[in-house]
Amino acid sequence: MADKAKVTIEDVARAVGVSRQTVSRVINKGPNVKESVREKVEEAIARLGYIPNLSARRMGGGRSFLILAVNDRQRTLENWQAGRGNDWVDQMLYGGMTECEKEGYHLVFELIDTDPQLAPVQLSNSIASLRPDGIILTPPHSDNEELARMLTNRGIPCARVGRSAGTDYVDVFMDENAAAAEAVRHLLRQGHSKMAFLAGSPEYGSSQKRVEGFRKALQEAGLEVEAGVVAKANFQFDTAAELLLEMLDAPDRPTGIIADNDEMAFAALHVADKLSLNVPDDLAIISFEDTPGVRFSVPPLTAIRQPTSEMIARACACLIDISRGKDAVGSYELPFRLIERATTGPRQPAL
Amino acid sequence: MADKAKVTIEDVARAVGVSRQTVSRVINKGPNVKESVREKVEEAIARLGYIPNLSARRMGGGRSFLILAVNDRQRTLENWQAGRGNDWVDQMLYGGMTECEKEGYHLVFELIDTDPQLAPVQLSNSIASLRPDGIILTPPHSDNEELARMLTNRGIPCARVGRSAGTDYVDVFMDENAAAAEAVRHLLRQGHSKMAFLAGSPEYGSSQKRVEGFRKALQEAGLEVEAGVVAKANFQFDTAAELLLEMLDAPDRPTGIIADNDEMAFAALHVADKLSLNVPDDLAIISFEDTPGVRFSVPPLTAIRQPTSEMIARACACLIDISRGKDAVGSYELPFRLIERATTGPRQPAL
DNA sequence: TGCTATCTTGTGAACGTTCACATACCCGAA
DNA sequence: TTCGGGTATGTGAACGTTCACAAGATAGCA
Repeated sequence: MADKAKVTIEDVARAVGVSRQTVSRVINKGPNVKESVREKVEEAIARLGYIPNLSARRMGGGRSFLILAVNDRQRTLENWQAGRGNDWVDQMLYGGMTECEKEGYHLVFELIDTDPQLAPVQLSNSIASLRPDGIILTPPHSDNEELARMLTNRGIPCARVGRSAGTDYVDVFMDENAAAAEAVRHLLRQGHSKMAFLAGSPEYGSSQKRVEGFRKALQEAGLEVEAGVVAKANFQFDTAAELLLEMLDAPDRPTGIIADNDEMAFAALHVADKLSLNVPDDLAIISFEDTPGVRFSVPPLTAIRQPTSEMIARACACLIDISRGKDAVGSYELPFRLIERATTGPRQPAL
Repeated sequence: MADKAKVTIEDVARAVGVSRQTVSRVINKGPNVKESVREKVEEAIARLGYIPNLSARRMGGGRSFLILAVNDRQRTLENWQAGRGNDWVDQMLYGGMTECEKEGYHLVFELIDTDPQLAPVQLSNSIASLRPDGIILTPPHSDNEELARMLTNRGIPCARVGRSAGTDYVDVFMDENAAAAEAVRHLLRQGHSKMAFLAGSPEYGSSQKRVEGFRKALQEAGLEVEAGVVAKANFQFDTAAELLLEMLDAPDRPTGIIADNDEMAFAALHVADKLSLNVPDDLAIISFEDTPGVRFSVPPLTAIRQPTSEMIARACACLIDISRGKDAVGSYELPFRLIERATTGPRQPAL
């Protein structure tokens, strides 16, 4: 049965003795089909192993059952080429694929340049060839207003991940500000009164918001501004290590570090080792990101887990809803989580 | 220009004053088009920003410009759910997407169950809806003869990754046997004479071949069989740690460990720390896999890098060639690489 | 009973390509 | 000059769906 290739809607219609349109209505769960007919059609579909042809559906109707997820070409390729891997992409695939699969959709990945000249053209081309039912923009494309506007003009639903600004699109994000504040409070509870935030790059909206949250939380705790040092290390191991080496060798050094990504947190671990600082007794470390490798660092890193896969899953769900005619436009905030491992713990009094 | 949605082949034909078929010939680089006409058509395509509609091409011609990559559902989901990530999937995406993009194809991922009942049905359904031009089977699906046969019967080119057995399909692989031997030789050169292979699971063909390579290399070096211990730890941290704790606490313990994956190598690192064995002075460790996290272990792991992204890229390239009528069926062996980091080094004489 | 209003079903056209085939063109050889 | 044979171009049909609309069936109400 299922082995007979190319069962078409016409075959099903003939088997039941109805027209192709009736079968089509059953497939699309349309109204106005007598219950007894619907059952017979469904039985025949199962028996013949009929699966609708996606291309034909797209040609006839307009829906392609495809969701396109767009990533930053340069950064993604750089990560791969440097052997760093792309946990972000992996997580996107997880959330996106599982959600799409549930709904009978498919996820297609695409890299496009961030160059303002190239981005719209490349996206246009992908749209023209694939005609997806929805598009997911991730940072930094999610911050590109022009792209979102273009998509809307063409009537393609668009979801932006990692920004909370809009009302016209689907926006999915976590509260970066609150996450940073939570990290600070975690360290405060464990007795730290001087800490540093190792920031990534101000080009990333998330970085900025985390810095804000960091400062606000310290202020709310009644601590001086100097109690919170902010240093910019551009997400890189080497830059971070250099900065930290100086910072942690000083007499009034911070006793807690909050790093904007795992790589810089690893740098902190590395420097602590170099300076013979025990982690977490002499130095506590919290990372943002929580890639799989952090479980195996020595000691394993305490980290804030971004809900990456959940954000993508939500984005897909909304886009699919919209393509079905529901109104799912809006902003969705997803919860982060502080995962306590071994780089934080009760502060030991200095000897 | 490029902003005008929905430019069709007919628009281009009208603009140049030729028929749609002539434009089609130009797009598909077909023969029998006068050079002057070809140029005019190409100019018009660029000017109008025409991009062929994939669904229509599929309907008309038969090619979908889609490559389907199939992974083990259970194992992949487990990895994701456990927070372990799927470096394998990430690497697949890297190799597959870049290759497909170059050729104007698209890559679609799919998870299917390994259950022998479900696998063919799920694959059938995906084929029916997507009608891909080629399918990539990864372990353990690549070892499922039935799947490959079914695809051939339906005329869908199929590439199998990670096995070297066939001649009727595209098979892409690395020499696992030689890789294990290379790891052994690396340790021998550094003065080790007793070593252990921490094997994953015999269900994986690669595991078996590595054990063979391990044994053969020791034998060729003129060492006793007892010089090479093989222990099965099922790819898991805990199981490996338990085994190693016993093995490394004995008086005639091995001084070198070769682990079948990174997770078990991390376990070795963990146990060495527990037993106060210095790595690499007291214990050398080599891992198979080389996920991004190994760079940050303390010390960073020496590892054999599988050419995952390269294998997938090659598989895509072959499938695309085949869909274009070329004969690219055959076996392709890709080189692995031993990446020396800090868990191996010249053996220090015991005190 | 007859006549709408609604539910149910069917029919031709359309989507944008490529395929198979037909036709027109060109060049050289008989 | 005429014919053959490749080269260049165009035409109708087909792919498998859904859409828009038409038509038949059924129910509701006077």
